[in-house]
Amino acid sequence: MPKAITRKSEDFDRWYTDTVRRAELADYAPVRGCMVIRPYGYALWERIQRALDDMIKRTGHENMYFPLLIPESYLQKEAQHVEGFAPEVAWVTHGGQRELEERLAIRPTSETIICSMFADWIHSYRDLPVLINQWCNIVRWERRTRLFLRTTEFLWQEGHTFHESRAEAVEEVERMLDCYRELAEEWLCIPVVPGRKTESEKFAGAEYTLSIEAMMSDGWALQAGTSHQLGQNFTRAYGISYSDRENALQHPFQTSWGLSTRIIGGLIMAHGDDSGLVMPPRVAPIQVVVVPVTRSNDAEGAAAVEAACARLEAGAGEVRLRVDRREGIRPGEKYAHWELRGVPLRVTVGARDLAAGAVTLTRRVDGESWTEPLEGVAGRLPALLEEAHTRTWARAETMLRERTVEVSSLEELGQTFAGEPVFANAPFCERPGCEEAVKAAAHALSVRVLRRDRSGERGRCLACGEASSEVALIARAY
RNA sequence: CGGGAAGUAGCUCAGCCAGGUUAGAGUGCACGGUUCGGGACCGUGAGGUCGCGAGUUCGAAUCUCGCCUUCCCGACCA
Repeated sequence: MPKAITRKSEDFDRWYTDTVRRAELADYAPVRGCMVIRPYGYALWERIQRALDDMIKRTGHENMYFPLLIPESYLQKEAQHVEGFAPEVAWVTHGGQRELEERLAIRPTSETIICSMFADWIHSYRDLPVLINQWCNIVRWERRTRLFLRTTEFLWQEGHTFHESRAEAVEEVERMLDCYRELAEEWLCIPVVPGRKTESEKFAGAEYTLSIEAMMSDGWALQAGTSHQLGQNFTRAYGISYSDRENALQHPFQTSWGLSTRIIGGLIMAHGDDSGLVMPPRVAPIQVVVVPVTRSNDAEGAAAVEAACARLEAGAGEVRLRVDRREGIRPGEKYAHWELRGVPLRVTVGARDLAAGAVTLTRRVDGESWTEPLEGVAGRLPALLEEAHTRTWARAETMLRERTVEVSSLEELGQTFAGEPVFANAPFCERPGCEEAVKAAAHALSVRVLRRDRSGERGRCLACGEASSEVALIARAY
């Protein structure tokens, strides 16, 4: 393999695949669309999981676990839902040699099994709200797959809640969408646009779907987390009912929300560059790498370098620091190795700097390099990581801002997308015909969301010119 | 799921069209040495059911058919 990965500007898709594989995040498995998440990639997922799981717990939810296999009859009770998922459900038809009397679906999502179980457990308003979550794997037989972004099997969390009132459910989907926003922005340094999906893009069976949309560095949009207000669609279909405070029988209101390993694809495409990954410091499996620089004919110098490395290690505290002590590899190769893996900070410890009591630091996100006294540098690492975080965020935020435009007509939209892809905001009336017109204005365009931050804004729909009160985010999407 | 391309060492590929000793290169890997502040060099060595399965043939990496996987372009989707 060539030493350098494919340049991002040259071929973005190849750059992505090269980076994922060379950085050892994941690799292809023998079954189409399936991937092996390798230790470095899984460590990243565990960091993301931990951050999000804390938020899920903080907002009052409990984790539990439902089975992988779902009887076909369960899946079929909510008509729109079945229809929506029919093309991508994988089925188990045999147990050993024997054909099953009823096929079992490998969960494409768990609403159906969860509703079926909670129908037995919810009887009274005193049983509500139900606030649960599960971390699990999902299988969807996708036509076209890409590592992390769209795989046949993926990992995610799916939250499921049941409430007494629509108002509570509405509040819940907003709250959880905001957790996703917080995860993306505060932890992954990915600025996102929260909003509501159009009818045609919403989850099958939902009253409405909210999502956060992130901009990748090629200007394409990535749906990075979704939150669905399911109303009573499923609770009616699955016969979940309870006696309310007036002893009247009611169906609870329900929500579900999910965030998957897809977000890792988003992290890669939002921050990566020609040298490989750029890890946001708060979730980076390795936050600081120390590269010792020694000469084999200088035992005294080597001892001093090792002593300094050991001191950094001892002083790292909570900082995830690794000293690259591999022998026989020159420093330059180690630099490239860790840059490919996106480690936010590198500390180079060599006899030259050490003679002056100093070490060299290099920040991954902007390549900036400077020297610091060895004394006290370990203690400064958290602050330096924070600065790396701020810069990673700032770079992504600047990109989003600079590549967002306002358009007011289909013609303007078409002209805009004749150039580099951007996020286009436009007044939009939500009529299906107008959505079709938007999609037709340029190749691969779609309405990503109706922006939550601009809901209620008066305007004239870019397609039909009639009064509108929503602003659509229009983009090319993964 | 339609249209196209590809699959030969861990990786990138040559060889295939015109079937014929023991299947090659670069890189990577292991060991030894010289090196060492941006992907070093020399030497030695290991590593292959030529994607899988049938067929044609005295003989198949090479020709034919089927299947699997990957990539690109569409339709579908987190």
